[in-house]
Formats: sequence, C-alpha cells, structure tokens
Amino acid sequence: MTEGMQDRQAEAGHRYDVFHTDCPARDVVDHVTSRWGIWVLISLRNSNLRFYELRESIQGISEKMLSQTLRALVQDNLIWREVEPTTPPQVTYGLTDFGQDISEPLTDLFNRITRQLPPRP
Amino acid sequence: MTEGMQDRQAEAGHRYDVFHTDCPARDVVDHVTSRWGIWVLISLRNSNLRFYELRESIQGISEKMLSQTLRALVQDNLIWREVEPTTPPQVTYGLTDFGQDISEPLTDLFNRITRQLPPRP
DNA sequence: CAGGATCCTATCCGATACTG
DNA sequence: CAGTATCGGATAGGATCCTG
Repeated sequence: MTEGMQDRQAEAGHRYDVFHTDCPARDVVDHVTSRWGIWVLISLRNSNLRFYELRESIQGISEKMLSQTLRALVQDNLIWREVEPTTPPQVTYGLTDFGQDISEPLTDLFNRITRQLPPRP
Repeated sequence: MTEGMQDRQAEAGHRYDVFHTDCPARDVVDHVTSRWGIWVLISLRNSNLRFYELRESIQGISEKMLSQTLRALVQDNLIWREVEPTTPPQVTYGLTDFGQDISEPLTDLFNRITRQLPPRP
C-alpha cells in the first residue's frame, strides 16, 4: 500500500522488535488480508470454483470486488485462473501451492476467532 | 454463524454455504485484518508496549489510526489497556489470551509470505 | 457466464491543531 | 505522554448497465 512502513530504525539494542515491511510482502499481506481476499482464499480451500460459485459462496460481495480481488490474488500467484473457451465461457479458479500454503494460517485464524466468540443471540 | 466455515460440498443437493456478512466473527476478522490491526497485534507479541512505542514501532501509522485501531482491538478483547494515572500519564497495551491466540496464525501467515517472496533487491 | 465500464457514495486515513 | 477534534483528499466498494 503506501509503502514505507517500518523502514529502519534498525539500531542495535532496540527492544520493540520490528518486522521490516517495506518490501513486496506488504502488498501480498494487504491483498490477502483485504476485505474480500481472505474469504476468497478460504472458499477455494475445499474445491476449485467458478466465478458465479464464488460470488454466491461469499455473501455480500459484488461482482466488481470479486473480479478485482481475484485479479490481485492471481497476480500475487496465490490463485490460478483457467478459461474454458466455450459458449458460454467457463472460468475456474483455484489455489496455487503458495495459496494453499497461505490459506492454512488463514483458516487457523478464522477458526480460532469463531471458536472464541459467543454463540449467536 | 458459529457453525463456522464452509464445509462439505460432498453432499449433493446442498451447495456450499458460507460466511454471512452479519456473522459476528466477521467484525473481529475485519479488525484483525485491518490495515494496521495485524501489525499492532504482531508488535505486541514480544512485549507490552506504550502508546508512543507502538507508534514508533509501526512505521507509517498516524496517531489517529493507532488509537482507533487500539480501541477496536480492546473492544474485541484482543488487547488490554492499562492506565497509570501519573503525570505525564502512562498507558500500556498488551495481548489478552485471546489476542495471544490470534497472533499465532497471524505471525505464521506473515512468515510464510515473507519466506515465499524474493529477497530484497 | 464472466466480466469490463461508469458513476457515485461511504469510509479511510493523513495532516494539523488542540487538550488533560 | 496520550490522546481527541476537525478537515479534506484519496480510495474502497456498491449499483447499474453493457458485452463477447
């Protein structure tokens, strides 16, 4: 995003340890933790899905945000995109190895949060 | 819903049900994965920090966003806030058990992403 | 079906100034 | 020190229409 988090200040003897994140990692983290990114990645864990399946799977997402999110994640090499040139066209999305790897802590995160929360009123 | 995340799809007839927008977990997830939330949580993993320590630790964050992020995370019971009524006042922040729990997959996520990415130029 | 193009609004967020 | 208050530009994101 805005670059320039955490550049240096890497002086020896600093107690609050810091993650220097002025690198490309910042962008990937931002995409992964974007409003819809996490849900797309988790959705694709169980099976590859087509565009409309993702849209219906993730409640509340608009087509615009879905395609935008997908585009970013494909560029980050977290998910792949396969086009079947039929009519009507079929486009399928799935996790790459990298995406699969990333989705594990994400799912873990999600599970820990839901486990902690009180049941619905 | 506390029922959690997308599961099966092995069942015929029922389709992939998923995350509702009004799921309470959604708010927590949004806070945790907010622009600054993840960095605040990771920063507090090693030690409790005061306001200015957090501000200096997380480069690029404004006071406004820091206090706003902290307020949200305190409300979610992810971090605690302790005020020492001296002059000048001292306010310390730290992770609750819940926050500690959540910070693990977050750190894991961060590590996996940085590990995958090409090294800095 | 899978999206791109537009338009428009809500909010995010930084900069600045001020307070106990 | 640890914030709050306010303003304004940037951006996220929804709604709608359109196309191959």
